[in-house]
Amino acid sequence: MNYWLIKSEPDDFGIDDLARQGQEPWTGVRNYQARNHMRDLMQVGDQVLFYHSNVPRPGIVGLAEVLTKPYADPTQFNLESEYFDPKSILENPRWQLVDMGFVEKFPHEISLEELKNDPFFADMLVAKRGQRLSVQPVAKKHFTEVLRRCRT
DNA sequence: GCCAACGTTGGC
DNA sequence: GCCAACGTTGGC
Repeated sequence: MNYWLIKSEPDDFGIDDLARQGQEPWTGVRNYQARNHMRDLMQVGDQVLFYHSNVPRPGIVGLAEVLTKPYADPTQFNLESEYFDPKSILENPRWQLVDMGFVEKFPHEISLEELKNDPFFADMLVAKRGQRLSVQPVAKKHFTEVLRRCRT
């Protein structure tokens, strides 16, 4: 079992949208490192912290899980999509994704500010300065502590 | 809206 | 393969 964190702008797709959909193909990731995490390392059942970015108070707001194995992101071939990638070819798709499933919306969010101010989270990627990776691994100890705080 | 940090592109 | 220029992310 691996643990992850995914960032999303709630204006675009937030935890409430995931709750409503139940399941969502995680389209639009166009960073190789983030893609590699989904394509090479994610397993069905992995637990995923859901993070809201680009809001007044960014932070972790809920829990998702990996529902599928990786497959080609269909938006890369869709001319109408903002994620269309003219350099990707059908026979060898450049971008892969997994489906995320809704697990829960936390009763208490944990803000980026709180993570940054707590030495326990000092080496958590999302709390590090300049860290923009939208799909990132989370250590089990950090995952467990986030859950404990968000659920109480 | 500013801009620091980081990733990607492409000329050489 | 270096690195300058450019584009994007995302906190503030």
